[in-house]
Amino acid sequence: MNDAATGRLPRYGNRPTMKDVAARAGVGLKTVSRVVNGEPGVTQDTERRVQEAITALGFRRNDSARVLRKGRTSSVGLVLEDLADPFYAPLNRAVEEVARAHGALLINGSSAEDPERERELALAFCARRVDGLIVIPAGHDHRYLEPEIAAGVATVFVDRPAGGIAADAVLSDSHGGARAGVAHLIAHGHRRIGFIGDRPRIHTAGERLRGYRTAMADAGLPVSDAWVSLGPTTPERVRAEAERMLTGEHPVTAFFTGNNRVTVTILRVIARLPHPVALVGFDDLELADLLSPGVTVVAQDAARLGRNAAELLFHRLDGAEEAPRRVELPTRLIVRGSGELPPAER
Amino acid sequence: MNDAATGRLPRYGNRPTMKDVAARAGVGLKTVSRVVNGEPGVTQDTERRVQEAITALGFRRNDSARVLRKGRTSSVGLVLEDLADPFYAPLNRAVEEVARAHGALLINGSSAEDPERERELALAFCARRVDGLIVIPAGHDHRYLEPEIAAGVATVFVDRPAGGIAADAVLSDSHGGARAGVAHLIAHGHRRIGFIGDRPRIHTAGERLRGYRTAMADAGLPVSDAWVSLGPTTPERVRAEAERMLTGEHPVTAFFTGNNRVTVTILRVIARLPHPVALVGFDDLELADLLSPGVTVVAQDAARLGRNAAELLFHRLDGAEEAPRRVELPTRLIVRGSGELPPAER
DNA sequence: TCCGGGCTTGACAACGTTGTCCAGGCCCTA
DNA sequence: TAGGGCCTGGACAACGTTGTCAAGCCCGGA
Repeated sequence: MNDAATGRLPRYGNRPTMKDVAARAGVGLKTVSRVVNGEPGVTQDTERRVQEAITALGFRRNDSARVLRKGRTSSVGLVLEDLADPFYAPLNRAVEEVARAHGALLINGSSAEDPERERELALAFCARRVDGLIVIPAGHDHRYLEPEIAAGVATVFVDRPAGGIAADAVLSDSHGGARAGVAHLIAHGHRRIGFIGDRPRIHTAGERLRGYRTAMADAGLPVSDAWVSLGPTTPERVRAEAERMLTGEHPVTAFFTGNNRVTVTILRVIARLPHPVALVGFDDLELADLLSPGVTVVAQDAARLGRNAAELLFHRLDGAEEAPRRVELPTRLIVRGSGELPPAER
Repeated sequence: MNDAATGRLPRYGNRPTMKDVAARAGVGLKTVSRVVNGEPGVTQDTERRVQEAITALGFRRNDSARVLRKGRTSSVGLVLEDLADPFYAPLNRAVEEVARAHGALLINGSSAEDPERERELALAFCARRVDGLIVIPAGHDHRYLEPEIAAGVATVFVDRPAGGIAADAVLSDSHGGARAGVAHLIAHGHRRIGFIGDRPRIHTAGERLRGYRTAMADAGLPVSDAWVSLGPTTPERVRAEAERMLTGEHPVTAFFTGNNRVTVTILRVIARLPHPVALVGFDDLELADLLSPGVTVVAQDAARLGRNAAELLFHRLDGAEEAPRRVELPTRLIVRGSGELPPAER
């Protein structure tokens, strides 16, 4: 009927605009804008008429137009590795809560550990003109973000540092955490410890391996190449590597696993063995305390990572111009038993 | 320098526009637009000059302006309960993948089970002019979406149906799943079975309770009010209710839990008891197979829920105008042992 | 040589909103 | 009663992009 009256085509998705509301309420365009935005300078009576027109037409402000005019979107983008990974989910949620507290909307997406996809996502967010960007890097070269950062897009990296540019980063102490976890195994008598981690190009994977080597060196223990394996965290690969390390001339008596996905797979491998094998894993797991023995882990506080990163981001958005900051959060060794199994005699 | 040249104020966040690119490349505005969008009708030489200007200025198209002009945003919104809930995470991810396959960006947000927040989020997405909306309802009244739907925002509800409006919905068979799970307990000799679920205003909580009652009635078993508890899924409440049901004159010998969070808490309660208590839970858990006994669950395929909902959404966006559809996906009883414990004699 | 057609290019309006600025009406005071 | 100030309301431009349309160019054929 509105369309018939105006003679416009009933284009699908055609929505009433402030102009339509103004016409119906018999007021000017700017008055509608004032009412919609709760600005002062409108009498109660006028406001009521406008509100009625808004309800009658089902008007909703078009934020694209608003953004275009105002220049700020009140939104931030988050590029992470996998929305569904139980480690990143709390991080995501924490970022969301901080954004909400600052009146900003969060847009997020999964890079699936693919640098090209990370880039696409980050740039798509920039095209939407997010005010800020939080990135869990999949790639090592972030120079593609330079024009964006120069143009004023605040950017914070989490979990892994940026490559090729100076930027804020909020990280966990992967090296120290892994070192403590491996030291725990050594303290319980283990001498041949296997390390299974993520692909070597992932920063945290390298740092955790470095922590493993440091702990072994601290104890004066040799490390055989056969005990170290970095690569994709697919169950198939992890299982095969574990089984390889458990056989042969110098089988390992304990595992240190580089992240939650590896830990889960190793738990399944261990469960089927006739003899117990010790394990300490990086990242906590939901039911780790209920297994027997409980799984000893090096826990990161994912929510805190996200919260810190988001707060740093909004700090920057508030105008802080200091040099890029690098925050490193401590990890926590949670001892539950699986690291205390004595090495089986062989 | 650009600012000095144009005399404009160096507003923070000022970005080059197509106009700037055009000026630098010595071409018209529309030609830049053509290059940026890969439209035909530009000579190689011109294209090269434009590309150079784009790179030199660090230009990136402003999608807000584009959306304003084109009317479609190529984005969809997803309102869910909690980004960090392990049940919803795969659903989220599945929606993301389908959206990506259709060239759309996903915006999501957590309602935290608060109807008001659900409404705020959904309407914020609409203000951003998402093409479509996928909602996991927190509230029961979705009439607030009527103007949006009338204006052409395709809308699909997942996990729980809409209230007050006719709309597409993709659900799990909560009633049938709970019935099968409880029947499994009954088949193993249990007669006094406790049901602990989520708040009664949540649709799935009610359906699962109904399934419990159906299974009990099928077997001709009475249900005491003391064995049924719906409410918040906080560990404190769940623990208290469980302990109450385990004591008194007619203690339960098994639990059926209404969702993954309740199951986790009950597992912790059970683990400390001197005698075994049987359990079947709704929703699968990551390490359920590694506990002893393994946790028997009624599993939903969360990823499939999300995938189906998203595909239905894009089907609508492609112009399908049929009557609202209600899809109900089957659940699967995964028997792992915890449901087969015989009732302790008392 | 002239004309028609195809190709490349650019001028201009429009998308829906908000900021600026001005006009008109009211009330208050001298 | 006139003048001044305040309050309300509206006209208009601008944000950065894309669709429309027409102009200019070059080429081949008559």
